[in-house]
Amino acid sequence: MTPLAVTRFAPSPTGSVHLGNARTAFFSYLWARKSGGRFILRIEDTDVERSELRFRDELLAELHWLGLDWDEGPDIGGPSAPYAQSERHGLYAELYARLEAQGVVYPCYCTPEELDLSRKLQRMAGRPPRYAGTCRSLSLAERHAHEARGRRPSLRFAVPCAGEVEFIDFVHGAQRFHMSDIGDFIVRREDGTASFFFCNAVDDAVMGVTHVLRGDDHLTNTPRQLMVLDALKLPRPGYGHVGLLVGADGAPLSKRHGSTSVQEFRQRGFLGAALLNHLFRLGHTGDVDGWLAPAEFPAHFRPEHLGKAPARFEESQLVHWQKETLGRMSVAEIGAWLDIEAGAPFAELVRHNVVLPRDAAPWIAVIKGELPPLGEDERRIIAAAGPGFFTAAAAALDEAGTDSKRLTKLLAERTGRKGADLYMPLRLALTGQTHGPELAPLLKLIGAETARRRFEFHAQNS
RNA sequence: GCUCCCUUCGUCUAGAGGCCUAGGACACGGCCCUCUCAAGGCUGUAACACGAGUUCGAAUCUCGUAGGGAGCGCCA
Repeated sequence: MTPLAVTRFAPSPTGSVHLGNARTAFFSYLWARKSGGRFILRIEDTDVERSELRFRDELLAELHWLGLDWDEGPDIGGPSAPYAQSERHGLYAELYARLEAQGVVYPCYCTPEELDLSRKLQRMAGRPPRYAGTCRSLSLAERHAHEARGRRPSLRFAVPCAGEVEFIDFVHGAQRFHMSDIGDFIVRREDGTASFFFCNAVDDAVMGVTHVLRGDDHLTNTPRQLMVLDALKLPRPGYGHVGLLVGADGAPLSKRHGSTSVQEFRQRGFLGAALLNHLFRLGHTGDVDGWLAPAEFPAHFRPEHLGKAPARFEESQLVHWQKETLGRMSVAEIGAWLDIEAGAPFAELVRHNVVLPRDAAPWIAVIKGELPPLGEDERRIIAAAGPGFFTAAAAALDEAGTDSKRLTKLLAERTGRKGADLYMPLRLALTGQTHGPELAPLLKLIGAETARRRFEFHAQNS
């Protein structure tokens, strides 16, 4: 059995959950569930500009919709409360004081404009754009001078100019970074709020997180966070960086690839279980190929099979899981999902002919609306059957009603047609399409009156 | 520019020196079933980025090349 894992998902409430984030959340959740550990939800809302309360509520709702739940979080509390970083200032203040006492951080009075310029200059000179160290060795007098001018400092971590940071990434293996490649980074912003490098790492450590699962884009950030943790003598969690989720063209998943957020897929009618089944196999291989019910996922999750290569998200693959999921739903569930008042017989009728709720629209038209004009091929089939066929069909309908078995039997006897020659013109006259659900229930729903009208139309017009 | 990461069928992946004439799933094609579609059964097409090296033997190890990506933010 996997050792007890405490994992977390730490989104910032700045919009709907991105598919890539949903995936790392799912994997983290699975790891905790599989090992019997805990899954923590923490809200990283230190960016006051972009964080919004409504996003936070939406986020929780989306996660629940997907089928995830957590053991500690802003809505249910827990031993490490509070779970929103905007409410954890007390802890951070204490830790900043410790860092200051150790002399591993220093106030930086550079303005964003100055920093921007410095970076540009370095770039032009063909050098990596790193903090130049301007404020690293300011005298007390110089600091006072800055303060006197009303400048509020940010707090920077003084990265040693020599040395290495090493860690074992549980998906990439051993990693080593030179400190000389890392510039002094900000741990506290000018407005007093905590920066990502600081609070993200610190909270993981303090909350007892043992396995941090995140996107590849954080791999080179990890040494910075490790330096903060080491300076504070806080325990290092294990880190694992999974390959990013990319679009069909291999570029990072973005708007131009279509839907990218959980919310968008939900609104289009994709099912949570379908999304989960797809995500489960993106950058990860479980020990089964087939569809899994949400409750079955943890048992089949294999953390050692998390992938390092970027995984392409293709909607056609999601469609497969959507069909699988649909196939396992009850008629009542399908009906609710379709969200139309056509009733159970209709849900039963179209369940194998729809992927998304909007696919049901043409069948609603078939049952209670007008048929679209026929295409070239369709007209040929109608013509081949001839007006007599439809006259006979109308007559048979009058005798058999919407009992399609009787109707086709009568029609077969009277026209000598059978098989496709019999059914195709019927289907076409009734639905206007060559494909679709079974004819018998279809006829029942269409009703004798409409069916008669459609037969008569072709009796006169073909 | 510097540092780091990645590269097996169209897609997701299995593969940790011989078990690989590279396996599975999805997608696609064919056949069967069937009024059609779907489902189901059978079946087919299809990949180790490239080049050196190590080795009796490399998809697997090493180096290089190419391509893709990330970080170098008072975003997370």
